[in-house]
Amino acid sequence: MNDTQARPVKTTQTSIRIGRAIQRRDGATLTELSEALDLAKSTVHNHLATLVEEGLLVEEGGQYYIGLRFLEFGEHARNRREHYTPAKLQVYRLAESTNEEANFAVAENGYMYSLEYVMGDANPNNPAVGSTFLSVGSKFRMHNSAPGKAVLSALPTHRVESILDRRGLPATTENTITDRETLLEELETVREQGYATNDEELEVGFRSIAAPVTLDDGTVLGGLSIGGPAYRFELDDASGGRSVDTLRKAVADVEREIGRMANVDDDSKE
Amino acid sequence: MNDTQARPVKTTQTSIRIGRAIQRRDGATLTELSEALDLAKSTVHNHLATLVEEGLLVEEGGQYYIGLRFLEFGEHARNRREHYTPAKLQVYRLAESTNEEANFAVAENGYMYSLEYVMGDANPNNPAVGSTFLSVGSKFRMHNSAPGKAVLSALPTHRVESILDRRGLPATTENTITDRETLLEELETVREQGYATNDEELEVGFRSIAAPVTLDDGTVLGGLSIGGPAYRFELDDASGGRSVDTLRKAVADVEREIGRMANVDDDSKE
DNA sequence: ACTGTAGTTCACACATACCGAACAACTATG
DNA sequence: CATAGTTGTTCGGTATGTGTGAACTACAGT
Repeated sequence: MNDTQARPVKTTQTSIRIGRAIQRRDGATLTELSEALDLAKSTVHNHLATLVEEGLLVEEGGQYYIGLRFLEFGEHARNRREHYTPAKLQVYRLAESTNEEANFAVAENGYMYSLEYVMGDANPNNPAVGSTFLSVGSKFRMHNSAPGKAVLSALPTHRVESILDRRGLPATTENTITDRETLLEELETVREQGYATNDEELEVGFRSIAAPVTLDDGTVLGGLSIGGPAYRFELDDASGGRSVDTLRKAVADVEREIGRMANVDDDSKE
Repeated sequence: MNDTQARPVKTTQTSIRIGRAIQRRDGATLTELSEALDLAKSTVHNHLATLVEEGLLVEEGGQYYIGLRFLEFGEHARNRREHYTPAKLQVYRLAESTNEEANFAVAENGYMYSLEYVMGDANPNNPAVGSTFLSVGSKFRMHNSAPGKAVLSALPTHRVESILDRRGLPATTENTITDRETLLEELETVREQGYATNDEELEVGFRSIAAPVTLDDGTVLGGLSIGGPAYRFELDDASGGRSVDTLRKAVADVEREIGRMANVDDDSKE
């Protein structure tokens, strides 16, 4: 509850700051980092050496890059729960059947992270064709995305409040809901209709719908979504109805599959 | 060249040690970590709090887990070079056409990391069906894997020596090559025949073949491989010949595609 | 050769990471 | 319900190791 800011380990924070800076710049040189972060070159030097030794960074021609060791850890996190598996598989089916973008994302630390993302009609030879810059591992906010709002709608209000306190409601487009009351009201609507929408609130030209995937004990696993360019992806019932039905079926599928897994587990215990 | 171990930042190392321990245990509690790493509880406490704040770890019911922030960084590393894309796509095609496991891995820090891995004949509903415990983000060694040997074969000898110095040649099965001279001789063979083999050297019951993907300037991008259970995946020319041809074509495809990308780049520059 | 830029090494001083003990919050147990 | 045994959190003191800046090396460009 209370972020008591216990006693942050500043040295570790510095290392992380360096990593973040490298990621933001898609590779950086020592002096570049030293200047950007206002640290002595020798300091940055030691951090870099340590992180390279650990495989978290790579040095290539004077430039430092994010290392694949992060991927090792990241995939570990991505596969942490077996329940993720049916949801990730469903993303492929959704993308194929709707020919639009499908996404499964989970909430962590007040943000959403995409665990699986597939572009339905995209030319696989040119991944840049997708309408958003989303991909597996992408972090996005909860208040301005369909999966985010879907997950929020399934959380108790005090948890929602706490997330909004921590992360705020910054606007990314004109449509972004930046008022807390308005958002809470919309979450009520989401609960009623069973799915959340994103009408160009995250990115101009991109719309999507999402529904929460919940477990038997009532907790939320994440949000399943489909979306596409605004010119063809409608949110109203008229043409959007089909998508909503597809999404509903998909969520039901996933939840049924998860239930099946639980039963198998129970059986094996006996 | 010289791993002068400049002046390692011990605090950062401690944080990383904690992360590794958590990963190894698939989640751990504070006291567990404190005992395992021989650190004061308060120390671990501060590190954990810092890492959670940064999103690198998550706390859930007293257990600490690897956070999805790692995935964000990891995917960044995975997509760092555009040249990876055609290789990753080829993995899907290889898996489909051979009905065996296909893999594209690159070398970093003296290890191989899988950037794409697909099980050809696996039931997608049960990923555990694969014969190895490999997956995207998996780290494995260079001396006892086909992609590793393929990449080594394309490196100058002094780089090979340096990698072997750093990482050694530990045995994982009876077949693992643990003698440096033997390995160097085998690399010579690899260069001659154009592909490397792994005859249950990494894991009992698993065989594979791999070839290096090289760029125009002669540098190695990574290794493309196909493999399967030993009872059906043969390495000799008789039945393995087909696989070798398929692999060769696949590598040629990827290299051609990369060349095409380079030309497009040149064009756009003009 | 020379100037400038980038990275590495080193000794010192101050900040701080680590510890330990005491405290708080929960569970289990009689 | 009290008690004992967990596990996690707080806090002050101290030894440690981080961060610094200056001096040094290595290169690239002119």
